[in-house]
Amino acid sequence: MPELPDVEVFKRYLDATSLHQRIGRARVTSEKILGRISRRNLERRLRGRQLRSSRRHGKYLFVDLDRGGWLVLHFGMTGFLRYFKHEPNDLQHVRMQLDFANGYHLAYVCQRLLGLVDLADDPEAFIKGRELGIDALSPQLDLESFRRLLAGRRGTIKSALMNQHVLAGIGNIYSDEILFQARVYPKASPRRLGDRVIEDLFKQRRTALETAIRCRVDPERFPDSYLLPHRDTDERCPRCDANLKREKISGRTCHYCPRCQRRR
DNA sequence: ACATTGACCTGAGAGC
DNA sequence: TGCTCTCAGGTCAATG
Repeated sequence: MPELPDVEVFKRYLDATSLHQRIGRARVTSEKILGRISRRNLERRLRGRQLRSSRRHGKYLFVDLDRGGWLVLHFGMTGFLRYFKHEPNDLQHVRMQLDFANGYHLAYVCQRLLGLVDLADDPEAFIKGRELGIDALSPQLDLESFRRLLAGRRGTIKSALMNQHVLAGIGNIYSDEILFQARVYPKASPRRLGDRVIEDLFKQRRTALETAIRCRVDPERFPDSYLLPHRDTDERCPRCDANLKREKISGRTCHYCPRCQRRR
């Protein structure tokens, strides 16, 4: 689930539900998701605090704690947040929970334990430490820098788009979507793409990510012209009706239209 | 230095 | 029913 658009939706959810309330208690229920910090330390550092604001960079969410420090959340393949008063019966795999003074709770849920919960002094330093690239929706990212980022890359355009050191936030689903919208063959070499194609990719990156956010990443709300609602259902291209192709590229299952996205 | 592969986890679904 | 196998939108360390 959690690529940039998903994490942006989580951010808005957290902002709408969980800011400016005192945390009565924090509970870590699986240590496997923790980064450098210990369970005891994290629970102690969260108790009595409030969440002031949040920031997203790529697939990471940073939450500002009053009296210092940032809670770092990454959602792996299966993570999400849930805010509730009474825990739903069907809610499994809660790995951390904040109990607010108002009687509500915020759960960090992560079935496959590939996510991360940590504490950082400063998001900028954290981003630097992980060597993350510029956020894929950053207003600072202009066409020229996008071109430069792709310029010297070997390998496929798909893996360049998914590389978090190049651009932060795009994963398997949205790299497929961007390539589909721009009609680019996923195994094309970034070095051989023409200026017009790079420009298309640059534009579609923004449009596709923003569209996904606007649709709250709900496949039912996506425009029918998008790949996402078709990739795991009818597997037909919404543009030309060809059967979509599935192929492992750089270790991930890629979906694309063999007719619209031809090798050039 | 860069790109690709396998390991890390758990659970759902397919096939037998 | 129950077993085994494969696969899943993440990253990182090890390998080529």
